[in-house]
Amino acid sequence: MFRGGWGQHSWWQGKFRGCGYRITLGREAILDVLSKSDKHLSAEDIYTKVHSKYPNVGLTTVYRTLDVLVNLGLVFKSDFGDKRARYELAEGPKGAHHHHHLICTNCNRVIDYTDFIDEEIELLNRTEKGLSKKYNFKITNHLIQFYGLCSNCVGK
Amino acid sequence: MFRGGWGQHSWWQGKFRGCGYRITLGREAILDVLSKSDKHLSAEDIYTKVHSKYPNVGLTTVYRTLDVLVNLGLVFKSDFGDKRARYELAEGPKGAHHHHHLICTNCNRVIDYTDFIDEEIELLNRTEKGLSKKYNFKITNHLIQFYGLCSNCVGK
DNA sequence: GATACTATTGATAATCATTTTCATTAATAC
DNA sequence: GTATTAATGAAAATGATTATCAATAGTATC
Repeated sequence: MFRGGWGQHSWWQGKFRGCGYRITLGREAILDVLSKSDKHLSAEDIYTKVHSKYPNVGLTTVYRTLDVLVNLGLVFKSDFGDKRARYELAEGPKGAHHHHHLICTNCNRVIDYTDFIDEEIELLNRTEKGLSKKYNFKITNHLIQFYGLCSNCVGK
Repeated sequence: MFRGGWGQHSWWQGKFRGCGYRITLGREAILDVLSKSDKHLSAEDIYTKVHSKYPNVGLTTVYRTLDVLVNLGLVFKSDFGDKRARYELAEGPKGAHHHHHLICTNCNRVIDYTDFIDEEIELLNRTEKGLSKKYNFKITNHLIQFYGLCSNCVGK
């Protein structure tokens, strides 16, 4: 079978195979779209991009693959207040670049910020440790979002 | 018109009237349910409780009222990963008691915690200030959630 | 209290992202 | 190559939330 231009051993394939998942054309295409975008894509966004190049990859497969990717921890799924879920790569070939979100409640614009992250992460780690112990919770992830009005909407 | 047992001038009515909203039986009943629960109720939960006492209050009204309450800032709307939105009073007669959430990704159990809150809030305030300036954003709200496995699910 | 004005309401239908179903196809181990 | 079984697409189903619209009920004014 023809393999696009991704090379036989992309960074994610190890983790993928290790968990018993098969490598398929559709999955490669979906991961390719995700890794080439720095936006927060909806399932439909991804479907449109993938489908234009590989018309035999359906929307269902996009949803299913995203689900697998989220479970593997390769992709983050977020909710920004419009109805659709948004997906973004958790870690790329270059490793994770962690960020948090700033969301406009009027126009739904989303800004990624990495400022202040270090301080935040440090506090989060401490908090996580405390919460884990007190509530006997195994914490695997966190979410921090700020809501408000962006520069375009604040004057309205 | 008969007014349940709520008294003519509940704590929220001022804010409500001030914004030009009318006081209706349905709205009183919905606010009563919210203020008597410390859980994270779905629209359907609230509908069930209200409807059992006032059968002529419909689900549509519950959604509409919750929408108003969220816009007024009287109620917080959150998403814990199951499909339905959850609602909880932002401030009660006794004033706000701010908390954050700890969510089990397996069984969707939600724990409110208030520990560590002070430290978190302080950092958040600093971060908010910095972000506001840098991105010219008027921040009105924030969300912090930790995800993981609760004590029941961690062994599974 | 009666009247006029308009917000609010309930029942129903519509919306729309996401899931299920199920027969077919294709990746992998041998 | 063959067998095994995961993965797939098309279409239908799901289910929370919204829109529609005629009927009802708060509120201000007299």
